[in-house]
Amino acid sequence: MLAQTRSDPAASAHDRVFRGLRTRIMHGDMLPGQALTLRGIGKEFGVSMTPAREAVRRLVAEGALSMSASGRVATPELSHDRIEELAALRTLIEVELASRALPRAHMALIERLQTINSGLTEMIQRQDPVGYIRTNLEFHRTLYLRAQAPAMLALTETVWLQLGPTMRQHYGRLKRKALPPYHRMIIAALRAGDEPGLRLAVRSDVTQGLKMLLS
Amino acid sequence: MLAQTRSDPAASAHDRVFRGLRTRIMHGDMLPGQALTLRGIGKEFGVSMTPAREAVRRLVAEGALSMSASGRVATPELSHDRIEELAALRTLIEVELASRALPRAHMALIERLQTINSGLTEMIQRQDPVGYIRTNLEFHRTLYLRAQAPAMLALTETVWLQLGPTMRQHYGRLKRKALPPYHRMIIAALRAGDEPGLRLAVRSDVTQGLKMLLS
DNA sequence: GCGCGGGATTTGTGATCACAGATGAAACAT
DNA sequence: ATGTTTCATCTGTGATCACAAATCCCGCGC
Repeated sequence: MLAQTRSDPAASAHDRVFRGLRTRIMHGDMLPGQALTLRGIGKEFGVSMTPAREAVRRLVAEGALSMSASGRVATPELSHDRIEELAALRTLIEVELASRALPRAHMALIERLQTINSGLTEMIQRQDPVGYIRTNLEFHRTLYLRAQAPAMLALTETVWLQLGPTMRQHYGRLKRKALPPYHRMIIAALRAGDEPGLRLAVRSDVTQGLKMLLS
Repeated sequence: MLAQTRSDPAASAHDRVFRGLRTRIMHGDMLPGQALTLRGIGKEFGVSMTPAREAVRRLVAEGALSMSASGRVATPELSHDRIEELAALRTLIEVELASRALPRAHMALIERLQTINSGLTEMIQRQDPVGYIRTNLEFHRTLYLRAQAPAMLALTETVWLQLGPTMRQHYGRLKRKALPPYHRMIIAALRAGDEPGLRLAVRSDVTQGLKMLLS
């Protein structure tokens, strides 16, 4: 077993490959335009072409990978318009998810969010873009899980997935010094039970990330 | 070629299968819980198991089909909560799409919508649930295409897809007599350039459909 | 009549293979 | 030196096969 990414070893081959690639793409392990081959993926995960192909198909279906007319597979290079649209979708759905999570947010959740947020500071100090993206998504996912809306969360993750390589490209090159301010604002709004404030904070957080991507 | 559904014959085998199944599911050709087998699909489309499996994987990834632990595939049976969540997603995204389409909606579009809408009346008279669902989706898609937001439209279609079998089940049994009123309201709001009215009309249209599904 | 084994059959999984088209690099001509 | 052609190689596609697990069905026992 060449690349067993500490996940369920009982899972089927194509599922291991799928999850492995998906995590890598969403967390920004790959740059936009990076090419992949079925045989290469198969060798990396110790499987044949068949499960590699199935995993790639699923990822293409989710927009995590793009496929040329000849069947060549690569991480997508997004246009400006597409980035804006995906950010608008993030705003739309994530504001709703946060709003639904608010009445269910108790102290333990808020403390967990603060812990994750301090982990984010560490990633900035380490200048670790992949760790930063992963921890940032963990912050959002932890909050949204409380919304008890699996279909919405799944759709949001689809959008994150599509933005993964692009986010990596931009977070990789600019040297961040400070934590984005809106996470604190989200936590404060949760603590205060302030729904309009929470909606605004989430919207601002996503928008600020978008501006960074378009700069 | 056993089932060439008048689509691009140059497309690859798995794509033909994928599109064929996807259309059938979205338009309500199948009831919830209906089982499928890879060999059966392959025979129906005149291909081997390999492209059938790839098509199924894509559809499972989109939530159009559900897969048991043993790999068995069937159309999903949605819980009440899931239906409500999907309807909320429809509202969120479709209101946004309609709003974005509004400034671009000219007379030709409005006339096309009216033509589609009268086709809908015909489907009701014929008591043709599949035709009704297909035409209804065509109405919405025609409007949303104007929004120039492909990622949003794609996500909306994913939601339609998940609701397809459930919609069929309910539209199949209750005998509709009249056209739902909100399509006319959508057209009127488009004509008047009334954005708040359009948002309300789309929201009402989706909500009314939801109530029908939960009754 | 009803529940329960047990074997035949169905079904999904993943590896392998032949094939066609795309890709890329080297050799040639200008 | 540059552009073009040609050929070896790479890559995705789809069919087939062996295998294991799940499912189904028939008959037995109660």
